[in-house]
Amino acid sequence: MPNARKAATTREKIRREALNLFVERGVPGVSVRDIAAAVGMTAANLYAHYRGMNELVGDLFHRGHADYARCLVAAAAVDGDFRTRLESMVRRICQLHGEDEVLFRFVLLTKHEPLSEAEAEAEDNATNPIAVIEQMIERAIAAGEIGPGDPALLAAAIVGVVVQAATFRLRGRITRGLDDMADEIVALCLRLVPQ
Amino acid sequence: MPNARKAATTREKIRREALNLFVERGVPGVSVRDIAAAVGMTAANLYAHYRGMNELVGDLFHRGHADYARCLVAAAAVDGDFRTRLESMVRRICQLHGEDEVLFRFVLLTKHEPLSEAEAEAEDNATNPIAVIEQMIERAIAAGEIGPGDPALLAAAIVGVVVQAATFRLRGRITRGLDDMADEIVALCLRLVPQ
DNA sequence: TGTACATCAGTGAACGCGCGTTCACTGATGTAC
DNA sequence: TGTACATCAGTGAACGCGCGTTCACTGATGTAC
Repeated sequence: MPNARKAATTREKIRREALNLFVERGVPGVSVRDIAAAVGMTAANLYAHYRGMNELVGDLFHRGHADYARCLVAAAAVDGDFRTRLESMVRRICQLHGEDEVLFRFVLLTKHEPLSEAEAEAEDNATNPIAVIEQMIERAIAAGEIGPGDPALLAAAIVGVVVQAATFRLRGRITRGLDDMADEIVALCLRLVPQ
Repeated sequence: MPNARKAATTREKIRREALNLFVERGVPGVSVRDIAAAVGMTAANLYAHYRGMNELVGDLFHRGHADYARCLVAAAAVDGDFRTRLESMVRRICQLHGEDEVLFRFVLLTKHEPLSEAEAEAEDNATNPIAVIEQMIERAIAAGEIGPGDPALLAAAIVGVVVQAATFRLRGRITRGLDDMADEIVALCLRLVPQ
C-alpha cells in the first residue's frame, strides 16, 4: 500500500472518530488527545494530517454542510409543485437521519458560532442546507405557487419542526427514529405552507 | 446597608453579568475570571458567593427554567379551548423574548447536556417549560379536544417553530424581533394542531 | 537475491498558557461600651 | 463622642492540571541497483 493511500484512509479514520466524539460530548468537550486516542495514535501525529484542531473542525463542518446541501438540492429536483418538492426534501432529511445519525447531529444540532470564517464562507453559496430551503420558499412565493408570507420565517418553521424532533429524540423525549416518523413530520411541515 | 443585602445584590450582579457572557460566547467560552472582571471583582471572590462555576451555571439554568415554566403555566391558565390556550402561551413566549432576549437565549438556545444532575431534576416536575407544553397537548388529545397524534412530536413541532425563529434571528437571518412577528408565529403554531 | 537509501507515518517529551480553585490576608463598616 | 472589636466582601499570589502545539527522533516500507 503506497503511503498516499495510507494517509488518506488515516485521515478518514480521524474524521470518523472526531465526528463521533464531537457529537457525543460537544466540540469544546473533546481534546486533541481524545481524538488521537480514539484513532489509536499520538496527539502529535494528528498534526501530520491536520494543521490543528480548528482546521479539523472546519473540515468536518464544511464537508458535512456541503454533503447535506447537495442531498437537499437533489431531493428538491423532483418534478412537481412546491409541496411535492418540500415533501421530497423533508423525507430525504428523515432518511439521512436514519442512515447517519451522527453526521445529522453534527451538521444540524452542533452550534458553530465561533467558526465565523467557515460559516461566512458557507453562508453565500449553495453549500448551506438552510439557504437551500429558504431560496426554494422565496421562489415559490414569488411565483405565486404558495400564499404570501415571510420566506425566512416559513423556512425557520419548517427547519424547526425537523430539527426539534431530532433534538427531542436526542434527549430521549421521543424514542422513534426520524425515518419512522417521516410521514407525520412531512404532514406537519406541509400544514405550515400557506394557502 | 447591612452586609446581607450587599451580598444579595452582588449575587444578582454576578448572575446578570454571567448570563450576558454565557449567551454571548457560550458557557464553555466563559471563564471564572471573565465573569469576575465583568462584575468588577477578583475571580477569587466569586467563590465567596458561589461554590464554583458549576454551581453558578446550575443556579442560572434552574432559575431561568423555573421562571419560564411559571410564565407558561400562567399563560396557559386563560379560559378557552386548546387553541386559545396555545395562542396565549406562544404569545407570551414571543413577549418574553422581546422583554429579556438574553434570558430567552440562555434558557431555550444554550445546550446544557453536561448538566445531567440539574436537567434530571428539572425533567420531572413543572419547572420544565417544554414539559408544560407537552402535558397540555397530552391532555387535549386525551380529552378529544384536538385530533389524535403523537403528543411529543406535536410539542416538538410547536417548540421548533418558535425556537428556530429565535435562532434565525440570533444568526441575523431574520431581523424582526419575535414580538413583532407574534401574529405570524401564532398562526404557524395553530396550523400544526390536528383537526 | 541482497544491500543501501529515501520516504514518511508515528512517537515521546517538552513548551507555554489559561483554566478552576485555594488560602492567608486586608480593609471598610456596623455595633457595643 | 471616642475607642475596641467582630463581621465579612474583596484581594493577590500561588497551586496543579489539561490543553493545543512543537520538534527532534524512530522505525517500517517501498524502490533502485
